[in-house]
Amino acid sequence: MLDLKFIRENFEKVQKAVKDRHDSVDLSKFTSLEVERRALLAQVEKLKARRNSVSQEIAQIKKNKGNAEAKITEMREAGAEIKKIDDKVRQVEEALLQIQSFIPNIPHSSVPVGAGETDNVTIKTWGEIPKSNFVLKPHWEIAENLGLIDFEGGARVAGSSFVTFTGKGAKLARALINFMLDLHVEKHGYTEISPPFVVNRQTMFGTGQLPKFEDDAYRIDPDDLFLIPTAEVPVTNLLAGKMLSAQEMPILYTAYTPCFRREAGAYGKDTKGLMRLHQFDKVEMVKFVDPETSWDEHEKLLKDAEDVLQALELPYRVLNLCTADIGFSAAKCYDLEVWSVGVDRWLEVSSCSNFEAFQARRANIRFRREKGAKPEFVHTLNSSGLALPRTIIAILENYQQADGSVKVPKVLQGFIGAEVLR
RNA sequence: GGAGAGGUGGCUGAGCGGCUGAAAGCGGCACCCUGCUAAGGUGUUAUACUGGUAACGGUAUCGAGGGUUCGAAUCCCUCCCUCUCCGCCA
Repeated sequence: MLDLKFIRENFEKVQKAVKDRHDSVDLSKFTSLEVERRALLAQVEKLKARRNSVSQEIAQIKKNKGNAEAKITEMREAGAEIKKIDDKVRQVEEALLQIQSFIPNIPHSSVPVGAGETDNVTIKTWGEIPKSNFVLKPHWEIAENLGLIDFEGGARVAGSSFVTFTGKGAKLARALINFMLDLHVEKHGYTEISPPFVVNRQTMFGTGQLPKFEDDAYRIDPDDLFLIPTAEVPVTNLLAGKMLSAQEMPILYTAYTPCFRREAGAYGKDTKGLMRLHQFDKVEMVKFVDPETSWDEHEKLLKDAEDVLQALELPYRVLNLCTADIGFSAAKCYDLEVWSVGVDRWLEVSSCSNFEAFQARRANIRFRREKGAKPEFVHTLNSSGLALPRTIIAILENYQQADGSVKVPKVLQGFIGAEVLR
């Protein structure tokens, strides 16, 4: 969320950001509501000041056994008036918050302005696309042949786009989780977190999923809780409401969680295999940093995610997403896309974002630069490191062999206890 | 799920409906004292919004939201969370 004062004082900048993002939030009422809010505040606070001082007088009069009836009657009327204006203020502020919480973050100056995914800029390509002298299969065929995934079983117990990993397939998933967590903890200095997979409404608001994207989330009705769409949500909000000190930053967390997404509006898209699922596993990295360092930290974060793909020896590219494609809460976002030979396309396996103070303001995560200094909002960042299903697609397809077996990437062999899946 | 206790500032912890934005202590900061260290003294030490060029004001905030009252940290209601005991359970 952007700061109310910032929006007021930089209204054109905000309008431009909304336009560049092709976002539809309606800002037309913002200014008049803002003006009205301050006029009402001035009015009601004056009345309250008078009430406070007269109440003091009443206390004095009573102490001296005097008669305060006239003043009490006057204040009774003032009280009614205050209540009326307070109600009005509440309404105006609600309307204002409604607009405010739908305004996306301002894109960083290094974000290309664009209208869609074709305007994303490829800034790096890494690795060799494997060549083969046999006919390459898509991952769903490989997985079925080797008994790694039960697609029908998942559909039977939950519905379409839910899958079940079986045998070596389940072990491959677990190996990837362990490998990634170990890498981030031991090589990159993150602290491992295992958070709740279910969160409350306030938490979903904190990272920007609500109110705008409620339809995308699975909601547990009787308790009004949500299945997490990404570990970003519980892990970032772990520090909600906290006052941090400058010395303890940057704080680096990594977490494995399943992720649940309704994918409303995406029906019929990528329905085959593991491309798009309602539930998938992901290892996530989250950073809480000093605003002065957040852009450096963003580049480092990208590197930490790239390390996973490099260790797995999977070819990938890095995109600097354009204004139309970056997420609602992000100021800038890199996507990592792995190349997979079976489906013959780039697959997004990671989004690496800097949210600046946008989430910290919603979740109220602050720090003091030094003792006695004014509190400031931290900057939050996160990156997948990585999402499992598409990583598994790339492993199965890129490492497949003519006999139908799949070589195990070197770094995973110890975790799986095999060099080849057959 | 049942019974009880409790949620106050960075922390600990007081708080008869008005003099409490909140005692006291700890911690922090500044200054003083001291040959160094240790100790001591004095002062200072919340956040947000709002008015003002500023100086400096105003309002709100004691888990959250309502209510009673001229006036609520203090009384009433609802909810949330923590702890203890019981029940149930991986």
